[in-house]
Amino acid sequence: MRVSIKDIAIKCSLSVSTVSRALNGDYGVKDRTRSRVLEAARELGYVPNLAAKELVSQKSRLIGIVLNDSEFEARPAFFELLPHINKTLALYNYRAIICTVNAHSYSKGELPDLLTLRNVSGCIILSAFRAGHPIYEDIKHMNHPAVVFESSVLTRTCSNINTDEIMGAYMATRYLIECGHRRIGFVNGSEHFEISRERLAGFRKAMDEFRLPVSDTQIVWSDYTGGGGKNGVELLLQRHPEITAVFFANDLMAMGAISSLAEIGVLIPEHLSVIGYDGLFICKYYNPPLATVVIDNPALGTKAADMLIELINGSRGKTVRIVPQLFRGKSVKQI
Amino acid sequence: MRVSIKDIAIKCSLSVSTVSRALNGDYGVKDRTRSRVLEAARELGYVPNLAAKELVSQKSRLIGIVLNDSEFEARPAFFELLPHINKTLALYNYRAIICTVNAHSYSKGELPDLLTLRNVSGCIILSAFRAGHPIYEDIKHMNHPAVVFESSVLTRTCSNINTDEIMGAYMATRYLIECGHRRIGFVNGSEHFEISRERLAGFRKAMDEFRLPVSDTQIVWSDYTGGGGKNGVELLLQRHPEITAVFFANDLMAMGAISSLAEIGVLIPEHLSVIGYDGLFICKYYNPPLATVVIDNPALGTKAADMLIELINGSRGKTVRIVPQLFRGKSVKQI
DNA sequence: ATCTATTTCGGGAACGTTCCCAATATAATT
DNA sequence: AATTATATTGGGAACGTTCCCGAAATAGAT
Repeated sequence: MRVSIKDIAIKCSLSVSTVSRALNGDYGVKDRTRSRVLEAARELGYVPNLAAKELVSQKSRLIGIVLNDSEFEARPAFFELLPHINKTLALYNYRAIICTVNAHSYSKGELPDLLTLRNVSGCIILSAFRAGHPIYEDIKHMNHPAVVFESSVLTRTCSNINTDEIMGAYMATRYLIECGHRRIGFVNGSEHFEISRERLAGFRKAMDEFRLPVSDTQIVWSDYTGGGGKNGVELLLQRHPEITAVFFANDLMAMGAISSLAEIGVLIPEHLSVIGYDGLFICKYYNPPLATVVIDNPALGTKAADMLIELINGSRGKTVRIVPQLFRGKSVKQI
Repeated sequence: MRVSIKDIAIKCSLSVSTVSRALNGDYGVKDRTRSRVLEAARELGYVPNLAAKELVSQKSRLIGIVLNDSEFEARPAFFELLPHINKTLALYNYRAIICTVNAHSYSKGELPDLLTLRNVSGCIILSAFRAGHPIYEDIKHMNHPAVVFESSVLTRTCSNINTDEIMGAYMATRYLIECGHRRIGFVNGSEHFEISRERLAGFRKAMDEFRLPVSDTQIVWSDYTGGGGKNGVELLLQRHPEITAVFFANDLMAMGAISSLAEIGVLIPEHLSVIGYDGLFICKYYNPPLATVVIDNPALGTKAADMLIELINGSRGKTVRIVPQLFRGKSVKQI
């Protein structure tokens, strides 16, 4: 059997209560006693029993990381967030557990039920769901503290975090303009996601700032997939053959477009300049290296974990936006 | 306060013991009683207290998913494994928690200590570490059951799972040969990883089968990174300008090579055929779509979880190899 | 030295389960 | 009907903590 607080008590000829207080740094135990206890704990190789702690304190120190189990392709970088989230939570003695839900089969109340079943004291919703998806209604009303990504849900017990999407899209568009492009197309993702509207706003902001007219036809709504990028750019070039640069709302669409354009002899960036969004690490090794808006995943992960701890400790929900960076790659031509 | 087994007992005018047995499907409770209990549990919205269960049973039903927190780039597809591992574990009422270690700062005993601290009853080591890394010594001797990826550690309480690497490399090489290539180079990953030796063996096997000579100079040892792919192919082409096809031991190196070759005007597949390994989903959208050996991540994840459950239930460690598939892409030319 | 205030410690209930063993109810046998 | 066998239930300890409250020890004041 593992060594318990009781074994330490016996070894030190103390009561269980005193040992508990000594171990937890509680007030009311003599310095000398405390060091004796700590020493004995170390010698015996004491490891606290988390189940017992949970049981008596009625709190679990367990955090649910919520993933949509089907749409991993949409955001490969989520994986990069995990170590940072986990490391930060560990600092506060929290453990991160994986919770998966399926966006399509989701039924009302599923998330709070899952969190209750898994006995977590808070959660971080990594995956984004379409605006109006029932999960957001659940998040708004459940009593588990939550931090959500890529959605502006904000309640007393729910914070949201994301890249500053408008700024990111603005930076991308502005970069194209600064490279001399004037006739610029935008292949957006699905209109059902919040980020799509924000990225569009950023695109418009940059175009407006440089007094470049934006017609509805130079904006194509797609779906954030590689195939969607292909279709999007085809439609765009059919409508506007005069376009010299395209901003894709994510890297995956940009890549899908580039690889299919190559087949019909359209070279990047010689014939068309392209910039993406997300900063997938693979962009550096794309052919050509893909210009993109880089999301700061380490910062996002660390901050999200911090925000959840704050919520658990009683703070009210808040909104945080992280500043993105530009990677220039080689897919944009100076003209 | 949450509803407990006691509340059900009161509602049904039964003892706590009987309710416990009814809920757990134990033998010795009348059908009528059991259904009354189940009904009451449903009505009251009973959710079992996992901490109490853990405490009394001395088992945690928690599984550690071990990740190397710095080398995520080496294996982006790990993220895809997570939902499958988690779903399978959930079937057996296990929860998956994230455990991160750092390959560089790792000190002996760190993993078993971490697993004890986190109170898990087994673990799945997702990340691969270099052969001889101290973590493998720990894995061999610790008493937590473990399933490791990409390493052949095998003990009574430790199973290993992986793609059939030799077959995968064989399939890739054979595909190049079948497309008419005879002078084929191989850019391998770091010699410190087991998979590198296996992929080399698969390469050799295919070459031998077709009686194609293999000199040491047509094999380059690199490091599985994009930059390493670039350096590797440069060295290779310098030594053997007559080479018409290159097999890279992973997709990342293949991509790094392709994007840098493009800068000096080498076109894929017109001037050089390329095939990778891993089956990153992004291969489909690479320019050109990258031929590769596709690892069956869903199968790997599901099977790994199954294997861990078996170990926990007392089975001895075993070795499992999953069959990979070929994706032909458009980076290999028929000659 | 005595009394009071303060610090330090110990006893024991409680958290929500499981599981062993005893008690009771029911069925089977004579 | 009495006895025995079996099926079903209940009582209560145990798991390892925390925390309240009272007891003991020490320090401070007179």
